[in-house]
Amino acid sequence: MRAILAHGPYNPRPGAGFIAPPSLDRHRRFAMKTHLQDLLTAALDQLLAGTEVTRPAIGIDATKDAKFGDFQTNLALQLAKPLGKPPRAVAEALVKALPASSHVAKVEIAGPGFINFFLQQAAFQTIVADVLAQGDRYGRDDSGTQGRIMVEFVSANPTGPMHVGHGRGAAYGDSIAKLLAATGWTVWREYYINDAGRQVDVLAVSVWLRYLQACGETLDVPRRGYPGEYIKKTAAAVREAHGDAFLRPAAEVLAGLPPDAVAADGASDAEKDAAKIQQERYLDALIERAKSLLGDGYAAIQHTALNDQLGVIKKTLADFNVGFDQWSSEKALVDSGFVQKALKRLADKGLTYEQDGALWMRTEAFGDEKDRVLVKADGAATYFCNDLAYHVDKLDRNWPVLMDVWGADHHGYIARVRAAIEALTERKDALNVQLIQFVTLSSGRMGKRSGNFVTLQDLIDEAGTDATRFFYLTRSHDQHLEFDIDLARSQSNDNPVYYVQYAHARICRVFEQLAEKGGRWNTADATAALHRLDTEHEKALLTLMGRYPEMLRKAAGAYTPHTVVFYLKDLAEALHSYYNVHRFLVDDDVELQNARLALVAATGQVLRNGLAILGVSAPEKM
RNA sequence: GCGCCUGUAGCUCAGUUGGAUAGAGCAUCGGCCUUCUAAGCCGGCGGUCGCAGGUUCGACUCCUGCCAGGCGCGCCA
Repeated sequence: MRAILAHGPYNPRPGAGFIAPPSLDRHRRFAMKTHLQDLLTAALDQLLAGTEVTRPAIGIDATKDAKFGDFQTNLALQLAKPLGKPPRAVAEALVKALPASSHVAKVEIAGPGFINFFLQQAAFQTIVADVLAQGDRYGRDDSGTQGRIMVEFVSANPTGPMHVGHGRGAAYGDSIAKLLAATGWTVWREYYINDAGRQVDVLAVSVWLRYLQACGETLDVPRRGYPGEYIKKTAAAVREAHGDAFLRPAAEVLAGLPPDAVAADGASDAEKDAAKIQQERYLDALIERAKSLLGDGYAAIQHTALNDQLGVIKKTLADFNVGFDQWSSEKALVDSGFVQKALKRLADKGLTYEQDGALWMRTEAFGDEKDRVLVKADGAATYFCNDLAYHVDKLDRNWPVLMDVWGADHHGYIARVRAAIEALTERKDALNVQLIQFVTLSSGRMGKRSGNFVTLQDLIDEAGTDATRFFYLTRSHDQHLEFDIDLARSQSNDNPVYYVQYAHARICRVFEQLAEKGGRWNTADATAALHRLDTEHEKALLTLMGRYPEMLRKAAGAYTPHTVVFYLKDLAEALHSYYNVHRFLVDDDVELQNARLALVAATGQVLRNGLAILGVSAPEKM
């Protein structure tokens, strides 16, 4: 469940599982932007006085190209129609009405009527002082004023190790949680352990049969069971803990069971389906047999198996630098009676009914395609039923916004969960689902039941956490990702993470060199020297650093950590270019050296801050 | 069949929520290390933004239709 599967290519967008991004207005905008807005507001008031035209929202954007200045506005284009004048004429009038400002070096009208602002370099130089003063907090909003949000992610089934698809959800979830926490949200991260239901029985039986094999019994593992090698390890763990206590003769285990059918090679689809059904029946019979033969021992095997699998998952996540505030157990939720309570709440509202021996919920009344089963005719709760209760539990714990990070194959599942939440809370927008698109491997298919897949652990061990995380986060999460395993494993210099890390390492090396030469540097002197930063390369760095806070908010608002990745690549590029053209350690001009050291120190800080959002380290040496 | 999504350089992907001449990495071609790490820098080549209409000052972006591909449509999880 919740798995990010990794089959064929697939690229749907979040669609229904998408709520409006949090408002950006409550955040402090880049100060220069505010300043320009003030200027334009004054100009507009003058221009529009005596007309019927109301003042439009003033949009100011960073320019795409330095030749267009630093900021641009399309106000004149928007006002051309209501004012009945050509855009360029409006622009000229606007510029004429602009109050004077010591920060603005030049204003130009360009193209169809854009107004471009060229700022004084001094306006940018102060960014360095800001960054150095704020350090790790630069760009962050730790106020928590956006609200409380719970992010549930990974939630991989404890029936096997995580594969590369889960890795994507883990990297995304961890990063979006960090991003939200850095932009004014109070964040709680949770992993939902699906330790109830039939799949856990399948796990127990799969382990038991491997255990029997290890004890010397001759019998095959079920075709629809979990076949992976990891099951053998778990079986060994059971044997370690319990010895031969669960040994039963193969003949006794298999006596009277239906056949574990297999479809012939050229079988039709119908024949294959029939075989599949028979295999499932066989598995069910085997589960019943295990329970009756083992008694309490069955639960012991299951318990050990679950712990073993969960332990593997926890180790992988720890290695992957992913942490949770809470691991919530589905079984515990059921055992506590909370699921029953949730069902009663639904029943009290008249939202459930019985039909064909099953208990249904009226999800269709809340926008779902059809009603859904909560309790099956055999008395077992559906996955949806327990999950519904879990979501109610989250809301009850005072987390009014719930983000769920799911694999894209869960698209059709969103409507019913949202329906359930709306039915119980009358809140339509509490659930924010982010669907993570499939991961395809450059070679081979994967899946737990095939027993043949690349685990996330393998990937981390070979490519490293930094490279793996960066690779995942380089693609937009709502875009299908082709994972080039060979590239990731090769640790070649092509890996984009090195480009960014290298920029940081280079900066650190400069300060090492400074120390080796017996040079000194301090923030006060450096800040006083900032007026010496006047080259194009320096301007580029200053501009980019100034955009960092805004970029973070944009990334958080769109739930796109990859925005941070692309920003960091740009920042690293600006640093590398600068590094190749100018020297920072200039002995014969201490003031210039101070200014440049301040600039690269600030750049290093922003690189660190950004990489921290991604959960990627910023090495001092490479 | 119905619903949702995707289509951008040879490959892998961005594209600031409608802005100016559509960008980056890889690949390929050519330059740059006696100087803070060449895991780097600078430049060249490379495009009918799937196709056709529409909306407007302006469209990769919004709307409609079509083509191609994917996912979902269980008393599975």
